Formats: sequence, C-alpha cells, structure tokens
Amino acid sequence: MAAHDIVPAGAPARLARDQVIVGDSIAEMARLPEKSVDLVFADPPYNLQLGGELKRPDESRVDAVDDAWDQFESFAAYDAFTRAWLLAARRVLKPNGTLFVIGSYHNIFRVGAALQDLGFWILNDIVWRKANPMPNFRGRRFTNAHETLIWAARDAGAKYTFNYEALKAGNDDVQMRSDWLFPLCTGQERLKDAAGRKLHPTQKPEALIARVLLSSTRPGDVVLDPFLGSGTTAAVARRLRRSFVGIEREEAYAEAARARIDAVEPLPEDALLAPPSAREAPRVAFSALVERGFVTPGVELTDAKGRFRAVVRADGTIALAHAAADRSVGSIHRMGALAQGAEACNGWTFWHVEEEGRLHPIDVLRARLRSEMGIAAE
Amino acid sequence: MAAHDIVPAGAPARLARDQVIVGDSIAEMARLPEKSVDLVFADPPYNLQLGGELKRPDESRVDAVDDAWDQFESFAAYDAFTRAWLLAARRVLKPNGTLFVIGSYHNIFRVGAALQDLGFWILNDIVWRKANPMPNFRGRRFTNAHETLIWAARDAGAKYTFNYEALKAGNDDVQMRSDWLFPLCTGQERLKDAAGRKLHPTQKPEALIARVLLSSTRPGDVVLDPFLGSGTTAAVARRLRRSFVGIEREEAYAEAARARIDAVEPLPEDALLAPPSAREAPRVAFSALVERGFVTPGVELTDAKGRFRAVVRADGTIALAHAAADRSVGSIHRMGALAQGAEACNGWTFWHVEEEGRLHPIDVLRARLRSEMGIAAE
DNA sequence: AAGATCTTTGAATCCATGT
DNA sequence: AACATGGATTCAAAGATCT
Repeated sequence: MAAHDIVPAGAPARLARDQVIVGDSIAEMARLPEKSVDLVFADPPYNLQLGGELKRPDESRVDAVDDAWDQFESFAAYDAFTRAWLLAARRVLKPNGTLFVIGSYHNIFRVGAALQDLGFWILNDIVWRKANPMPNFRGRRFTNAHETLIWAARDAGAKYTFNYEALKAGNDDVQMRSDWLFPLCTGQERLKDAAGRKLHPTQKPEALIARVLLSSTRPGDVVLDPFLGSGTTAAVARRLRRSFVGIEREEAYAEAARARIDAVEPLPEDALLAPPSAREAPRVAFSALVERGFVTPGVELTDAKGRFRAVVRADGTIALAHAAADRSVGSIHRMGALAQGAEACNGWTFWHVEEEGRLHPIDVLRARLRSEMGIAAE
Repeated sequence: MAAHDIVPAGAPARLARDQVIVGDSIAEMARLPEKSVDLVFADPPYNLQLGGELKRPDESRVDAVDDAWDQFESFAAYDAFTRAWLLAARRVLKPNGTLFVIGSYHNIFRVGAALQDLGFWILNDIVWRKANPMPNFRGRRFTNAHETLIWAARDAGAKYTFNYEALKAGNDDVQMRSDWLFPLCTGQERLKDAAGRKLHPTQKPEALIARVLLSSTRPGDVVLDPFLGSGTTAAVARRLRRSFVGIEREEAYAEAARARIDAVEPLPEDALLAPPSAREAPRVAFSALVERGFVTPGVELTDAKGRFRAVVRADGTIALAHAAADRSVGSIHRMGALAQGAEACNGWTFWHVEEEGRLHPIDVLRARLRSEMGIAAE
C-alpha cells in the first residue's frame, strides 16, 4: 500500500489516515471528524510585508518570499484568517491534543494572542535558533537569527503528551530547553524543481519537525498539518511511525509531497521505543504494598532524620505517632505533609523503613513490587 | 548633584532628566513633554489584576481559569492596560525613537500585537537565552529558558539609532544576532532587602540592559523606563552616560532604586567612544581628491583584476577606456556600474590606482585626505 | 586525490541625501 | 513629494571549480 491516499476536496468526512488533501485548510479541516487528531503542526503564512527588492553587498538579488499566499490586506484580515484556521484545528483536536505553530515576529504575536483568546493553553514558546541565518545585509538591524514556535494544549488542564524522559535522555540527561539550535534546510534535503530551483520557499528542516513530533506524540498518533507545503511534517511523521493528515492548497506542492512521503522508509519499531518513564509506570498504591506483604501493618515509618514517626495500618493508611486528633491518620503523603507542617509531601520518598539496621525510603519497596510484577519499565 | 531628583506625582510637566518618579506609569507619562525621549525600555507586569484578585497566568490556577470567557475578560483587561501605556509611551517618544519591551509567553504575544495595532514598526524580536534558567520541576514542559524582547520604532520608516559597527566590533567582528545569552541576575548584583530576601521578584541582569542601551542609544540620550522596579535601567543608563527617567508605583522600590543609582559611577567618557563608522564619516567627493592633488588628471584607474580601465578627468569625473559614447563619462560609481553592466557600484572600492607597482582602492586616497583634514573618524 | 578557493544561497518587513 | 544618485553593506554551509 502506498503511504497515502488522495482524497478529493468533496469527499465525505471520515478520518482516513496518511492522506494528502488538496484544498483550503479551513474548509478541509471542517470535513474531518472532530476530536480525531493528537497533534496539529502548523506553519501558516507569515504575512511578511516586504518593500522593494533586497540585494546583497555583492549586488546579487535576494530571492524573497513574495508569493501571493503570503499577502494579506491588513492585520485585521490576517487575524480573521488566523482565528478561522485555529478554530477549525481546535475542533479536530482530541481534548488532550496539542498544537504547534511556527512563525516570525511578523505574525507570531498575532497568532499567540489569538490562541489565548480562543481558549488554547500555551505550554511553551520555543525558539528555533538558526545556525546559518541570512545576515542583515544593510547593517540596520540585528541578524534575524531565529523563529518562534508556540506549543499549546487545546484546553487548560488537559493531560497532554510530553515525552519528558525521552527528551532528557537524548539531551545528555538534562531537561530539554525552550531554545533549539538547528541549521536551515539546505543541501540535499532541500527539494528542487525540474529547473533546479528550490521547490518551496520556506521548507523547514526535518530535524526541527522530528523534535516536535518526538516531544509531543507517540507512535501511532495522528498528526495534522493544515499547511503541508513540501510535506516535511508528513515525511517525518511517516519516518517516526506516526500517522498524518496533510492539507495543501497548491496541487504542485501536494504532488511533490506525495512523492516525498512515498520514498520514506519508517524507522524500525525498536528504534522508537520510549526510554523508561517513571511517569508512565503503573501506579502502585501503598495499600498494595501492605496487601502483598512488602510492609507489615504495625511497622513504624520515620523520616530520613528520625524526627517524625508513624505506624502503618492495615488499610494502607498511616497514623502519626504522638498525635491524637482524627486527622492524624491518612495517606503517606498527607501525613508526611502534616508532620512537617507543609502543604504537600511525596510520602514515597519522605517515609523510611528500617531493614537490617538501615533506613530505606518506602519507594524502594514500591520498586520491588513493580519489579516482581514485571512492570518496572514500560 | 545627586544622580536624580524626586518629582512628586503632582508636579508640572517638564522633562527633568535623571529622575525617579513615584506614581502610575500611564498618568506620569502623560505629564512628560511629548517627543522628548530617545528610548523606552519597558518590563511591564504580566499578571492580570482583576476584581482585587491577583491572578498569575501559570497552570497552578488551572481550576480557576478553565472558563474561556473568564480568560477573555482577563486578556481584555490586560490588553486595555497594554494599549494605554504603549500609547502614552508613543506620545513621549521622539519620532526617531525606539522602544524595547521584555516579556514571556504569558504576555508578550499580546504586547506584540498591540504594538503593531498602534502603528509601531517592529525592528526585531530578540531572545534572551538564560544561561541558568529555573528547571521545570514537574517535568511537564520544556525548561522555560528564555524571555523575549521586542524592539520597535515609533513609526515605519523612522531613522532610528542602531550602533551596528560597535555591536559587531564587540562580537568578534560578526554582526550581532537576535539571540542573546546572559545569566540571570544573581549573586552580588541581586538587590536584597533588610531581611536578606530578594528585593524585587524580576530584577533583570545589568548586562542585558547594557546591550539594549548600547545598541540603540548614544551617550546623552534620554531613556525612559515606565516600570522601573529596582532601577536596573536607570543604573545602567547612568553608568553608560545616558540620561534616564524612571517611573515606579511602589515607594519601596523607588527608594531602593534611588540609592542604587546614586552609587553608580559613570564610566569614563573615552570608554564609551563609538568605533569609526563609515556611515557617519564626513562626505568627501572624488573631485576633492583631484583638486587637492591626491589624484592627477589623466591617471588611469582599473578594477582589482585589471579587466576595466578608466581615465581621471580634471572635473572629478572619469572616462571609461575603449568606450566612445557620451555616457561613458561620469562619476566613479556610475562608470563602475556601467563597466560591469551592474545597476549600482561603489566606485570607492571598485576602482584602483597603481602606486609603486601595487594596486590600491581609491578609498585609500580618500582616507588620506580625511586624515589630512583631521576628520578621519568623527 | 586532496586541499584550496570561488560561487551560491537562505521566511528580510535592510539607506541617505540632495534636487 | 518623487526622483536620481552617492555609496555603504554579509555569515554559514554546501557545492562547484581550480590547484
């Protein structure tokens, strides 16, 4: 089977995966089933407002983005366009889905404000630092050396996907920051037309899109790109074994994207296994430790310095020592907080048990149970 | 004289330099004379004050702000505040003045959109990359490792100040980019209160403000900070021999800022000399070189590779060799362009003269004349 | 064949002054 | 105010060409 099907603009609504749709983004998104997409990646027109032509100091002419699709009458017209496609994207997003938008100072502030107005919840703004940006030839401004991505959840409070551990593990074991460094899309990666000219004026580097997908989706998730262009998002999605839906207005771009996508070989599945994720490990209740005999009711727990003590009860609650009130019985977390006078406490690391004369956090017991269940690392 | 005067909120309007004004930013800006300020640096609050309750746009208040209508209300109030202070700042700015605003994803998109709506002309967005950002403790997002500054002119087409050569010279001779790396304000630089706690929650590093002032102002220029806080902008302005006007609502901050400013010793003036800028050098006509004997009429000029030749005439024009048409006589620039078939040409660097068997650009002769006039670098 | 040098190019809101 | 003209101005990476 080919990597994609082609759906005419008039097709009935259903979420066919791995398709390139030729048509208007807003109209075509309206045909997709609601709440069907895990991630939207959007690279909308930037609304560059360029004056005359620009020449390099050697008198060569800069090939500017002067395409009609990037021209808008006014900020108001651009805002209306932005709100329309954002609303359409929001409808298609699953409740826990997220959205990335990329832009420059020409448009990103308007996009960001519209996102907030429409109820999206911004999670991060991210800076793509360009390793090899075009210089400022006239020496009149700072080199425009970055673009901005906004990452937003469909709603505040959504339980979105973020592969924290995988990113950290791939980043020398430090958290991935909001500033990313990548070179421009040049050389072999840059698609060319029959005459050898760049096929699309704003093709994005695959490495940038790969980080987006690896950070916020899982294998099998559906990624929608409403401004597919040369097909980078779809090609990367296929390589990373994500499904995609791409919408592109211009037939020539869509055609090139289809060929590009078909040439992609998905990575072996074991290359995409997520590293151990503490967050995704199955929950183990303290009561399960009691039930399974890892902790015996009546055993005394203490904090690391032995200042506070509590007794384990059969139901998995614990009772603070030297406290008479009713509320001195509760979860390991509540009682840890109460003992310290703190608002919150991680009981798993606060409370310790003595074994063979040494103190261990009860988290060690939990790890043993998980190990016995064979679910230590998913 | 002290570095500042204190002007009560009810004082009459006049631009007294080097003052810290206690009062409301918008009201106090309205008292300043219009078109009197070269640069506005603003670090506005990003919290939304509504109904007496202080809301912070971080996810810790998810339950409180999951209603889109509430969000809109909050954003609308923030937008109104933003427009009001931006309009007041715009009135005070000189026509060729510029404005910097710093913010995070919570507010910067709204500020940027408002700037554009009000007619400001964005010159750059700039990323302050934090060398030592606070990690994301819960591992649910990318480390928020940057803040964004927007640099905007009062109007499109304005002739703003940009010390391009100085920035480039201080950056290993490559032009300054839009991504800046600075550590947070910590250690000795961070102001503390009597109890040893940080005086102000968002004190900015002086190095960041210094780059702002060094890039977009000249010594003696007036810098206005409508949200002065702990006084960083004013202190840096004084050190760099710029004048300042600071407005701060809270007396405690203003008091601390005044003490801080008074302790600043301005840098020696020669530490602030701008490097030579070809743009600002006095004009010298080619005819002056002929008149002053630096070039003799009849001498032959060639390009660097000896492909084209021309003869110097007594009136400061040159005549292309092997060209008969009338238009083969003209300025060094026109003839350089004509020789190459180019639209434009800098004749000073294109044409060369032979001296003692070596070719020199005629720009060298111009430098000699300037040197003799004592105006090599103004 | 290997290294040195030249050429090309990239989402760009890119000049100043006198007539 | 429109127009003509002087003359100031670029960094990194990839590919092509030359030594």
